[in-house]
Amino acid sequence: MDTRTLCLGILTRGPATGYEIKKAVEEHFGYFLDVSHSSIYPALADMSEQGLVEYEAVRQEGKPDKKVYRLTASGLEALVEGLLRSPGRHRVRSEFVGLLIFSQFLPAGRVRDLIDKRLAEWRGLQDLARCPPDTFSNDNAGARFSVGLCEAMLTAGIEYLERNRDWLEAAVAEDQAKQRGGS
Amino acid sequence: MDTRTLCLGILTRGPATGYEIKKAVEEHFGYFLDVSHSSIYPALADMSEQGLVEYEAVRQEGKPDKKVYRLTASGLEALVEGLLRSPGRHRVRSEFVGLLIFSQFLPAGRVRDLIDKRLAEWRGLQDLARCPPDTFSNDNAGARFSVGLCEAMLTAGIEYLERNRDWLEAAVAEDQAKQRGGS
DNA sequence: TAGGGCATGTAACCAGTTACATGATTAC
DNA sequence: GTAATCATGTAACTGGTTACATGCCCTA
Repeated sequence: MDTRTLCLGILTRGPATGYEIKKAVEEHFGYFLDVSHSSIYPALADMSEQGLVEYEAVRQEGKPDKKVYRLTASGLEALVEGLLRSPGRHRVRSEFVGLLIFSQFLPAGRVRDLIDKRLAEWRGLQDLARCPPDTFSNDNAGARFSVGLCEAMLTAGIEYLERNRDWLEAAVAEDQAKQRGGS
Repeated sequence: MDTRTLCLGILTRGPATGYEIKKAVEEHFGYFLDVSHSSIYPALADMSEQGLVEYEAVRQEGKPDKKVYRLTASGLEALVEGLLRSPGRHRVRSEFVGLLIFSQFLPAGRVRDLIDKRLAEWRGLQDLARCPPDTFSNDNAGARFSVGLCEAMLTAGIEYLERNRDWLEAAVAEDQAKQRGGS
């Protein structure tokens, strides 16, 4: 889902700054979606020129002006168009798994570290999913459904890692011992 | 995981053509990794020039020469370097979930289609994971572990979709009825 | 006869990532 | 002191995606 459509979608909740849009996406759907701040600001600026969003600049001390964006009628149209264009793909790209597959070429202990890090990240995301903090999920069935999907898949992943890491780490250690002994 | 490292990794199994490398990745780890043929061929050509891989051209009738690539010693080093460089991230980017979140703006029936398509794709991937066809998984603990992780997460996702799609579709239909009625 | 599998390549484009740039405030 | 939060922006890079290009053989 491209940055523009995602921004427009988030703005259907109500006015928000670029910063807030990014936070909203991270907090609610961080496992599935992502917007980096360096793509969000240009996207909002472009869409503002095109009349898809409007903003009100709010003075702040010591900080840049805060630009509170709001969806326009043509912005809503653009959102619908953007959604229609999207084929609805779902892709996982995992260096984590890539590394595991070739774990025999990794230094000792790396597998443990990788799994620890992955568990920590996934548990964090799981916690976010478990306490839906605000209005967004309350009145939005799609958002609730998505958060549930996130939790289900994360839980399965976490449990799998917890239950199976021991034999993996043992097997890798054994392989590496063999390689050292055999060479 | 970048194309080059992935190719080198697959070649540790034994010689293969670009076409076979792509297939191997798709069949075993398609849920987690991806290589498009238009990035694999240039990558192999580059690495061949750099001495990371060697190939033997095999004549074929009616088809382009088949180039059977083999890992060299420096290719193995490059693989290890590549693996060390990788931070082991795991990212999901899902237009599917993006669309569900904003399902209220989707035409009627689109949610059902999206979920059907997603289920079909995930079930296909699940089947692949369930019958590990060849040697790669047999002697490679990391590969077996990864395939198991894939199956666990896919199963959770599939079950969630099956169990919860009804209330989502009902809620979306209701929302849309309200919008039509209220406008 | 249409589609899929085999088999390799090139070229343009573009979206997202990384890094650069600033700066006050608050909490540990 | 140092990191995090708030808050916005620019610019270069670069890797992957899409589309173009070819062509035989087999199956439904």
